[in-house]
Amino acid sequence: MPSSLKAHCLPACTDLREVHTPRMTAADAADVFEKIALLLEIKGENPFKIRAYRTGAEVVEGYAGDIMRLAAENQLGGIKGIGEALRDKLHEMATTGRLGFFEELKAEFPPGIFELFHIQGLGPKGIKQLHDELGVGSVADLKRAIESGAAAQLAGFGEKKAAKILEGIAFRAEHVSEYRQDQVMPVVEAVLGALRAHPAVSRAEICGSYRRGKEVVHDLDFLAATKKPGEVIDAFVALPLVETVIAKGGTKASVRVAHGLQCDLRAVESGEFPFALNYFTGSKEHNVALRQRALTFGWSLNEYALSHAEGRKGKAIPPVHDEADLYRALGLDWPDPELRENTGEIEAAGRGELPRLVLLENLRGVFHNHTTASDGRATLEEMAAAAQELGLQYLGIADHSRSSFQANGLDATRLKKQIKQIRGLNETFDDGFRIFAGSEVDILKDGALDFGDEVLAQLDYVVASVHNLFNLPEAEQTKRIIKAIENPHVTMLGHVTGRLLCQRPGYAVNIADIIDAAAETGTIIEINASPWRLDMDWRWWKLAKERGVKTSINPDAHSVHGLKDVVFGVRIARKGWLTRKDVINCLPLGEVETALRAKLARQPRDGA
DNA sequence: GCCGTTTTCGGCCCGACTGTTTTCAGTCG
Repeated sequence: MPSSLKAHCLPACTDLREVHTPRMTAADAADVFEKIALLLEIKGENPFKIRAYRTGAEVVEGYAGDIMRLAAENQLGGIKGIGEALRDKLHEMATTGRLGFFEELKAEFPPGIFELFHIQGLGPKGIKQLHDELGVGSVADLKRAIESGAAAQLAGFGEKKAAKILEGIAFRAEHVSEYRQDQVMPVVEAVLGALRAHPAVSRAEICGSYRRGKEVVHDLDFLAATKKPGEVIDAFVALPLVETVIAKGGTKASVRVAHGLQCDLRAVESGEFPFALNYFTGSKEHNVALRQRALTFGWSLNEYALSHAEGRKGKAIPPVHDEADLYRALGLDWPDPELRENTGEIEAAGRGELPRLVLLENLRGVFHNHTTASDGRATLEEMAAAAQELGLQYLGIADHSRSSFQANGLDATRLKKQIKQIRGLNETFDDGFRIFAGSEVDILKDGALDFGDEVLAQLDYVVASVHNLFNLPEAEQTKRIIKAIENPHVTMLGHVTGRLLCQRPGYAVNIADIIDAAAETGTIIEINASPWRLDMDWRWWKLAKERGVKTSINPDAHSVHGLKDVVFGVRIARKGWLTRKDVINCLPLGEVETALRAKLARQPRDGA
């Protein structure tokens, strides 16, 4: 099936998309609207005007179609959220590649002002106050203002608030050189595409933590096999997306692209390629273990070759043409790059017991998606059409529940109406496609759920998530979540820690206890595939799998494009050693319903 | 700035927590 899913899996939102084309893309335009909203906030503009820009950004970003082409041709009309003013601004951006209004607005503030919005605990009012009264225009300024004690003197500021902001700065500093997968994926595709198209390149690959499927990366490591390294290096540093060249030699170069992302290229001879690919893919720990293993054969392994170790009698070295040959020579099956963290994969490879990791094309459907009924950008019908277009057999809707006011959460009445709408829509699909009616139910402070059992019982499945009270002590937060898990109607647990990568740590929670509770109750734990979350983290999945916990790779889509975020979730599942058997949305339509009901089915019946 | 319409302007998403206050503003979801 979804070969179409694979083909469509370009990321939906990418801060680095400008690398593809010098013209403004929809993502660029959305970014401009978002930045306008931020600056208007500082200026204390009408909050509804600010919201209009923000809504405009979401609409542009989530639009199913080439909105920039429509804008260029003056064909934008009847799009909800895009009125006259935004339509004109989109037209200007689409035709000129810039927006005068934004340029002028931006000129009123120092360029570093945007960073300040990434600091937890600091909002537009605080930024305005700091800017106006202390001239703070960057994170560095902010740090100085707090450390000198000046910030705490401002009206409405105090020691505690200053300390909290300082914590926010520290967290941000620690993660500022990290990039999410959705940010770097377009760069990887652009650079690999260019390298592979180069006539002197026979093979090219991405290595490093990106190839290993890490949730964030610090830089990108490319490798090319060529007989003319100089030519390839020259072509690499001359790529249009390159902003600055950090270093350039005969066989390697380092450059920076948009947002300071560093990209390294190493050019090797074809015969060295498998060794270099293996070496630069890592991890360091995996490499150390491999080299130790090579030594037991009397061989030495480095980034260029497998050779006889000095002073050792070794067996003859078999020919190595690719990575699989290298592992075979060492008596190992080829481990998928995601597994190479030296957490048991070498032993498993030696025993021939490596898992057959789940693939994107194994997915048959997706749960946990939002529509315009709560905070999604697409209607139920549009989401269903998009899922069918991707070749999926089913789509699970799970809009927010009423306590998530900010997300326009549904109350019981609206939810019941939506269930009815879904049942009606299901009657209209002639190819057996199915929408499952669900809800992303808020877990309340005491672990109770936002809907009563009689409402939950009408749903096909329930995702329970924490959306508030992030600061509860770990024990209390854990207890709260476990209580929700113990509700027989809760099919799966949403984003376990609530983290936002590079921006905010998750809330304090005992994940091992939660895994235990999920195992005992038969509750699924989602892999939230949003590139911002990738939660539950891959480091926990081996344990969860051992305990028999299943997952659902959930895009948490808020638009039709968001459905494709499953590509990121699959990478995390693979990194957690999961196979298609561990992932319920790999089940065909005929079987997934049983899986959704499995937990309820094991509950003792009244009077039984 | 958008929407809906009573075609000309009023309404637009709510609640809780935190820290600073002493009755509330800012931030977050």
